[in-house]
Amino acid sequence: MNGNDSSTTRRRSDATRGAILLAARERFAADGYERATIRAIAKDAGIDPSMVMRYFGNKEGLFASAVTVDLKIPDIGSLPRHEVGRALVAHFLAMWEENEVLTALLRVGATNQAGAERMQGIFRDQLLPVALTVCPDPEQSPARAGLVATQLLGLALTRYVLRIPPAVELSREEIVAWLAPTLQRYLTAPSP
Amino acid sequence: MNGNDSSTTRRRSDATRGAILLAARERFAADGYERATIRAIAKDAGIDPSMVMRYFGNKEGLFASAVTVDLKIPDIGSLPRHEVGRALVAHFLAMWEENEVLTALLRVGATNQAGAERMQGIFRDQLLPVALTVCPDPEQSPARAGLVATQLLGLALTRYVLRIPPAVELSREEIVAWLAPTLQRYLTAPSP
DNA sequence: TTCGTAGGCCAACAAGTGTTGACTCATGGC
DNA sequence: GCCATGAGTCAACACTTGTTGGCCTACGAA
Repeated sequence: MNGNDSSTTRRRSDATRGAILLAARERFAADGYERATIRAIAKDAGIDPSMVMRYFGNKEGLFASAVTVDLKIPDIGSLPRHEVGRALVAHFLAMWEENEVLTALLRVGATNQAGAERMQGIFRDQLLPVALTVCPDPEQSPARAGLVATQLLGLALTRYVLRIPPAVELSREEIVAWLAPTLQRYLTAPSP
Repeated sequence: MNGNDSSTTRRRSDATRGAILLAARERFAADGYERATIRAIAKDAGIDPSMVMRYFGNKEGLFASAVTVDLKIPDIGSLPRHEVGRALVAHFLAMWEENEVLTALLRVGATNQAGAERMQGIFRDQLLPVALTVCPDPEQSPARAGLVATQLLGLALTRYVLRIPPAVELSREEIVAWLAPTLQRYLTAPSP
């Protein structure tokens, strides 16, 4: 239980721990919370289901440890203001395609209360601040950030979860070209 | 087994059948496919779980019978073309708030293959035709309809499923005002 | 070499799932 | 009034789930 030297010493268990987290992310992303069983995750990781409990306490703890999201939104403040929409779509698209955690969170959030709350937290802590620095009137920032969320999450939903064919077949460039003006308007245009 | 006079004769069982379907829709909408158990649905309907099997065969059959969506999109062709975006948002918003089936389908579609396919079918059979009559170039209709779907489903997701606060607090009028130009552009503006 | 301990497996539990078949009760046409 | 038939209940099945506790094993410090 001595974790004081965790940064230098590499315990043998760290490898399995990592394998469990990796398998958990894949399963949550592919199946959602309920159908991602601990037994299936353990089998993917090549260990016994009871190991999962030893390391993460219970299934909720596993989810909490496996699904942590850092959107890594770049410093929008340094961009010319009219480029913000384009930068945001491009960044989200890249994040989403390299990182299955986002799909996992979206799938889980749709049927699981804890997942939905996690998503609300990410919105509040990571997307809202962007709107606060970009929007002309800070009072309107939450509503504008909410609008941005509807478009970005809707893209992710139709493309990566529901897989509606035309949304899947659009190229990255096309998506950026179509959505950038939408986000730009939601963030900076005067209220309609 | 004589169903030839089903339109005139009202069998006694029709009441329970209806109660089961109603309860099923509520449960699917609130919990998604896995957590909406047949036992819970039966209890809500005030009957025995085995009745559900008798009437609908199995859980899949129940879902198929309970969740059928008719978007009832009005005749868009008769509108002035620049009003299409506004009409579409307003109609979807109304449909979504009066009909829990849509939320059920969205929740289920996020974690269930059959649910996702159902949603693809609705897109293909009910939304795509609108784009085909409205878009200038029919070749581009699928992509444009897909873009419309990203925005409309994203709104539903953030507002009715994830319940991200600013998306919940927007009034219907604000949503229409903000989203109408987006849909209008996706449907009729020249490709960017 | 010894031995405490961390890492791991096995078998089982209790609860909950979809699903089935036998049984009871009412009801309406003859 | 009789009785076939539809409506409904009950108890159980086979299985899966998260979770637990006991046991074995290998390693690294003493």
